[in-house]
Amino acid sequence: MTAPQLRPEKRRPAVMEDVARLAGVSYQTVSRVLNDSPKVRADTRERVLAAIRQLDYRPNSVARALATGRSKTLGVVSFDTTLYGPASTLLGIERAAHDAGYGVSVSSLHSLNRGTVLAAIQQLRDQGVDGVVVIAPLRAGVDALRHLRTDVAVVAVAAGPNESIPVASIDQMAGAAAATRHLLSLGHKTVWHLAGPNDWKEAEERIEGWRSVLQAVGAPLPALLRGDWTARSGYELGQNLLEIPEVTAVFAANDQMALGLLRRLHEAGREVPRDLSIVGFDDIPEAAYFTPPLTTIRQDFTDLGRRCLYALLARIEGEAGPTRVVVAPELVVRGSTVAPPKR
Amino acid sequence: MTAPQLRPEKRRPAVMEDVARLAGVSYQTVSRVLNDSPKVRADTRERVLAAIRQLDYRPNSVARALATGRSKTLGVVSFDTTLYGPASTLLGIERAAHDAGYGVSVSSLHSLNRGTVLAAIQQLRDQGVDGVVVIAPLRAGVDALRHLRTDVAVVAVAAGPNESIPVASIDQMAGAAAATRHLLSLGHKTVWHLAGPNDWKEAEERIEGWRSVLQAVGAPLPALLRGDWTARSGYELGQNLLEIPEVTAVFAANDQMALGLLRRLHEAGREVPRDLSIVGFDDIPEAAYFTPPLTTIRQDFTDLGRRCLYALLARIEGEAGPTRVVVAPELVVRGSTVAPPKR
DNA sequence: AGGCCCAATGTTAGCGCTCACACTAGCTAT
DNA sequence: ATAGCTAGTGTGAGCGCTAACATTGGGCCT
Repeated sequence: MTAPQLRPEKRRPAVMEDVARLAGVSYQTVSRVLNDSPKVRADTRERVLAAIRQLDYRPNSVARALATGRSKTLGVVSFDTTLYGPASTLLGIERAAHDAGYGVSVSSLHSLNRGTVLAAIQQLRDQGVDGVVVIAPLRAGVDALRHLRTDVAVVAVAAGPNESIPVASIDQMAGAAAATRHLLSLGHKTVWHLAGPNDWKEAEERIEGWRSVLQAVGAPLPALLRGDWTARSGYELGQNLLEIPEVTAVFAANDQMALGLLRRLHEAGREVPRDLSIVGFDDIPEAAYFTPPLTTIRQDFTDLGRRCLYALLARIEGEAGPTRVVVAPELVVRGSTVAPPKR
Repeated sequence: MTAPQLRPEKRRPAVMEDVARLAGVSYQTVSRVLNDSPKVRADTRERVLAAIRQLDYRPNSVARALATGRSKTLGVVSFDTTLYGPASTLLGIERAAHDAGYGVSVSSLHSLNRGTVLAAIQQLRDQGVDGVVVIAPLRAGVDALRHLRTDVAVVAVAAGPNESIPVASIDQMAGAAAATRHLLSLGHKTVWHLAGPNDWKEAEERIEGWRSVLQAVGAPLPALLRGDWTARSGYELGQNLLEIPEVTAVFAANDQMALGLLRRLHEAGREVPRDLSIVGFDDIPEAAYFTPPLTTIRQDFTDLGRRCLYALLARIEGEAGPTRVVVAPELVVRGSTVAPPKR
């Protein structure tokens, strides 16, 4: 009674049964072709593929997920994806996941604590993801993972070591050490540090890297100045530094704080790098265009995302996989660092 | 034979059948409770809820999606989520979606053209999403949507008008006009413009807003300087501006280009705002800490995300919903703009 | 008291796919 | 020739849920 469908794609989307009928096989054979089972004769496979093309058939991944228990989807729990670091990490993970044939569901937290992290993981799990990456730069986020008792595979990124799940991160200590060593090698007697907030794992590790280098070479260890990643805090702490005449080199825990500091110094008539050398951290795209261009530490988030994804996929497959992934950062020297002024 | 399960959550996750058995009802009744159907007696409902709690039962959304054809999941196609604008838009959409009870799958494009956009939409659709938001700031992305023939609901964001699908965006012309008017009102004779790349819709609209204001007041219309959003391009175009002594006011199409310009001017010994006033666009978090703090146009991405989501949800429900959502931006005056120098 | 209705529940049939197995040829080995 | 293989295919069942219909048992009308 119904007219023959001239444009099959306009009707109810084709299902396996339709393909099977057109190709003159059973739907199981279609399924075999789709999952490239070796047990299909070459010409049968061709016939099925032709039918698939003709009907513009696309497998229903929801049905497949229900039948197999695998959704080919990964979850990412993240926090403030407006910041350069988290945004880049998310992008890196997402790219790697797509390349591996996985879709990505994200869940951005307003605040990072045990409850929100666990709830987000649970929610993603309920949504059917095969595994979850948690971008947990705050200590609270890492702690939450300790109490994780779920059947879903989880890896953490940018978090401190954790005994129960794999962790991928960029080597913050190495980066901070490189920044500090760079300044010392230019001839500075010591290096001051604008730190990030103390509940951020990365802030603490940058402090540790900075401190360990100073201690190793026997340089005096100045009191650290505690900021909160914002340019504002760098600006305000700049005031403190201005009151200490012997400061010649500063390592800021991120580029934004370095920017705030730059501005404060400029307002006070102090010239960078002539009077003071500054190193940042992150290498945000703007850093090369600060006044002066900022020497900083570049992190390869693409690599981080990819490698953390491999760890997760291994877990999903039931293999052990790496438990600890560390990506090395890189010092980028620009115009904000020179030898200290002669006195 | 098997030991009684002391900790039910350690065993195979409970399904509706288990809950039904424990509550002494059929699984259909459990389903009714879950979908709060009114046709369940209060005490039955209580019994079911108790069983759900006791077994830590969580509905399997994949199975539900298969049965209903609805996955309560949305897709977002985006492009370079490392940029402040797209990242913020994505975050806004994601928050709004979660508040509405939807999960979000993202697909980040390497490049934006007809093929990639359509492929990404198709892929999300195959993944079972109920609707898709396309963040399509490039003209190529918008064009792709014109050829969209799919059964999935789609809205575009940050794109130009489109006859077939709803579009949400921030009113770029209004923002650019506000920036230009602000400079003129300070007494500048005219305003120069560092534009964004010409394949970006937003860049073109900002040009249009700038041009229309100049024309409306009869101010001379300077040749526009074409950049590419990067601080580098702002820096390079700064060279051109330096060669034109009569320039007193510049409207940069984004904050990064303004930053590059700031640096170039500073190198040349020109002081902002004394010699030259500058307005940016976006209000990135760093803008308040440039040297000097940047007058700019703030965009409310959270609002944008929410409203574009409502448009999408309406479409999914089969209602018409808004076809055009426009969010007004806001001028933020800081230290980079003052009256022109007396000559 | 008989019929009727409605509220509350149960039953049946899928959603579109994959898994485990059963079957049919056409071979080889004995 | 007969059993025994294997490559290729088909059949049944079921993943966990919802939608539509079927059933039950009061309460109310006349």
